[in-house]
Amino acid sequence: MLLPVDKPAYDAASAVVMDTLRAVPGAVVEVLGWDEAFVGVHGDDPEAVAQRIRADVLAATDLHCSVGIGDTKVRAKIATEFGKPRGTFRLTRETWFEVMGERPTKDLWGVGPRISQRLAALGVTTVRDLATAEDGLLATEFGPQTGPWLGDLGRGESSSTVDDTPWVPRAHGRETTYQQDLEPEQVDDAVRVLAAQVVGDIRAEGRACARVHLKVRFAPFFTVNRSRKLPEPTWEAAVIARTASDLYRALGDDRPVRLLGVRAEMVPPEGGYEPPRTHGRRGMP
DNA sequence: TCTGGGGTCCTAGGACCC
DNA sequence: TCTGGGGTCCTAGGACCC
Repeated sequence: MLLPVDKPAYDAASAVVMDTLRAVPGAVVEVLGWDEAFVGVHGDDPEAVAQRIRADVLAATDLHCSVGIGDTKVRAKIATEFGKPRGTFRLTRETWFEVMGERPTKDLWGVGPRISQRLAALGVTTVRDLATAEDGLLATEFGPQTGPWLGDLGRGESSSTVDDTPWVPRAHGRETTYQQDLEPEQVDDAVRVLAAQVVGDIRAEGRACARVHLKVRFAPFFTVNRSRKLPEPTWEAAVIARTASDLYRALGDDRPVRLLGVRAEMVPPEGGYEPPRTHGRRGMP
């Protein structure tokens, strides 16, 4: 049983937390999600700053948090895990291998089950193995960007620059898992519902839809994604719905549908997006 | 593991053009 | 006519995170 999420309440609580962080003297705040942020601070007593942050957040919201201190964003992020619950942990170049060296690569931020499995196939199972693996080997297996980035991850190396430029969303989507599988004839209607929700989201954003993505999970639990760039950007739910329906029909698969998703990739903002300063997922150095 | 929802980014292949 | 290389766009798919 899952409970519905009260998004407005979470948004409000998150805003209070972030404002509390921004009130820390000299702090630069890079928001990572509802409940997580990098706080960039210069100074010689990071533990004191961490203490203050936890006290201020508790006072403002009644919420406890943990703080990771690090000399890179990767180390700070991972340190947070060791700080939980309700504590502080410091992880630096000096202590990295002592703390992380013998741990599985899966414990790294950005290494999931799949990559850790592929690494294991190369004989790389621990963080130390990854740190000392040859770039060439990693690049061959994971590509010229991802390979070397993984090596850096193994060493805890990453940028330490905290960037408070507000995040500009790329897309908004809605998806639903149906309590009862849909028959093909029901898909058009369902897609219209999702398209209408998506248009509400992009209207709030003030940017039109340039590309439509359709996600279909069939009852046997396999999923396909299809997308199509529109001839011209649109605000019309009907255009988005029709495009999604076309993509569905083009699959030529009439098995029952468990999930449908419609996503609108938006026109880039005036001046385009920030030049990528990260590799990998959002917020990842 | 038994699977909800909202996101991002990377890689690779084919089409197309110069 | 044939061949080759490089760049860009589009799309599919994979992987990861909160």
